[in-house]
Amino acid sequence: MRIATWNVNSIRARSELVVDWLTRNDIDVLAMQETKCDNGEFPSMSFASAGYDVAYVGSGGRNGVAIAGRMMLEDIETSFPGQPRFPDGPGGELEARAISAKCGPIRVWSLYVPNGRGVDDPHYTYKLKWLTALRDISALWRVHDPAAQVCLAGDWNIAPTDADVWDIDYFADKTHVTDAERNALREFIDTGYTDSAAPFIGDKYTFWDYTQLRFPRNEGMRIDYGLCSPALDDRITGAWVDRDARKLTGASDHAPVVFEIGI
DNA sequence: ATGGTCGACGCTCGA
Repeated sequence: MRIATWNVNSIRARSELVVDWLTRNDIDVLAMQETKCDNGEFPSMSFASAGYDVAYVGSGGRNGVAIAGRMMLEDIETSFPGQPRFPDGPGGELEARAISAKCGPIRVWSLYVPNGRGVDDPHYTYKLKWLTALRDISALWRVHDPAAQVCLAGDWNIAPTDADVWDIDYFADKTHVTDAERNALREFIDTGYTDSAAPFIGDKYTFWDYTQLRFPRNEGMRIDYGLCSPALDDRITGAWVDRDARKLTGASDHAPVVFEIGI
């Protein structure tokens, strides 16, 4: 079985490309981020024609997350309990950054962690708060059902180590590599989740900025991954980044990450 | 050249 995560950067702009990729690579479940697609405009038929059920949540042309699966997606959640709003408070928007479905025995989450923008930006505070709230509920799931197979997949907008960015000096004053962000990520690991793809992927990147010839120069970041609960981590037999998908004409600025799951 | 490119609710912003 294959589960993948991919920040598609607009599903309307490249639904055909994504569905073709799913079919060509024999993917069973795909967690998508940045669909940039309002509910009602999601290209469900493109997925259905290829044999995929979809769950999606969107708000205007910003953010947006979705899951496609060859099985019927069950128990869909379009946010997580306690998910913070932006701006903070009841007047803020519950952004479309988390969706979940039971895909057979596996509970898959498609997560689009807030970017943070800059370390002095309110969005950065929001990012940390969002991660803390997700960690809290994720820890509760672990306690509630220790045997559950859960994958927290998505665009985490955090490079776990210095090896996961092309030049750590470039990021000296930027988000994605700060101690606070990495500590927030480490708390998921402490809770019992594993960055299961990391040993297979090494320091390969999953994102390259469109600008400044970042891709041809391989100046990227590893910010897309899936944190797996122990019962699911036990089943992971491999993982890979499809760098070729980033080369295509009209490609997303992120490459998909694929998990190979055994019996 | 402190920008180089994308996608969107586009004459600007977020990534």
